[in-house]
Amino acid sequence: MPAKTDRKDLLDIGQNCAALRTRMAARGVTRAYDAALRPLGIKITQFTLLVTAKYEADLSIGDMADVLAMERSTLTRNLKLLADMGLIEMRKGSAPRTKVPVITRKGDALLTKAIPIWRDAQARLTAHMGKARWKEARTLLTDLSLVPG
Amino acid sequence: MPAKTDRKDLLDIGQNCAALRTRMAARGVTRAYDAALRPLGIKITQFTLLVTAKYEADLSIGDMADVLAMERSTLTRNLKLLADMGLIEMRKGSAPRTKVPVITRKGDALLTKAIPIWRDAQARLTAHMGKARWKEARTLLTDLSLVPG
DNA sequence: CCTTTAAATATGCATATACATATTACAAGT
DNA sequence: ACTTGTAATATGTATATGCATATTTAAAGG
Repeated sequence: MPAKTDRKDLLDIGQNCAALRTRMAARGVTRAYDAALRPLGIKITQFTLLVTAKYEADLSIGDMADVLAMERSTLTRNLKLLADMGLIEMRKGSAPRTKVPVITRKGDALLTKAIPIWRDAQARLTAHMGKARWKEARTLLTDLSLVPG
Repeated sequence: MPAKTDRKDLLDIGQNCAALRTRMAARGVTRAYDAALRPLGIKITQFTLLVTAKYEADLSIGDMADVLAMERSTLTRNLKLLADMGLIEMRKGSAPRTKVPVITRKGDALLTKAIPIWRDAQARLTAHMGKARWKEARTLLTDLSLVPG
């Protein structure tokens, strides 16, 4: 008989699809952190880019994209927004042809204000999950981000 | 002394930020499923909407948005794309003012082709994670999607 | 030095996402 | 029936994301 769509399949997908479940989690978590940061005028994605730029010196766009499991072109545009806001500056990297985001004084000042807010949001999340379960989730999320494509 | 940004904080954020980690996972997993479905011309997000529409009859946009932990306005637009492709039809729901997505014959035919592809992608992911760990991840992801905002 | 080539980044196009606000559609009250 | 209020959906604006392709930049080879 032909492979017609079965209700059991549909239920299986709705309950178990890794992409659906992971994206649902990302939506929920992102909304929580974005709401917390809204008074500062940045989103959690931008916050993490600022943090990465400040933590790692001479990290090119391409290498940063690898670290963040993000497409280079996506990162290029996201960094451009931060540059337009004056929070980072794009400089030439030491490796040939590379560009490197460098946090500005304005970006640094914003980061100083943002970190306590991030800490609160993160604390609320770990309280919601339970510390041990969040730790386990962290490990599993890392594995999920490395799924072969 | 003033609360200057500390390298320890930056490291903490890069390694533990739930939003960063969850979004990284969503990016990686989404890329894998999108790549698998590309020959059919749909993305994993659209696939899950088709499945939901087929599984639940008379589910309004608003209720569907709740089920998927998605903003109503986001869902409205995503459904419009599917309607433009002829994969669903928007009909009046039984509840006042509601609209309900209904899968078309064309959408159903596509779904029949897409389900085996989904199954393969899902199998590759569970193989990568390990069955038991994926099961645990599933539970934790559900909790993450319900984090209070 | 000049040309070629390859690596790195940028751009065109498209979907996904969310908040704020506008519109629409219907129920309830008069 | 008419008006009004409210619930549901749609729209304006903005960021995030990725693939395919174009552009740029500098190393390598002549």
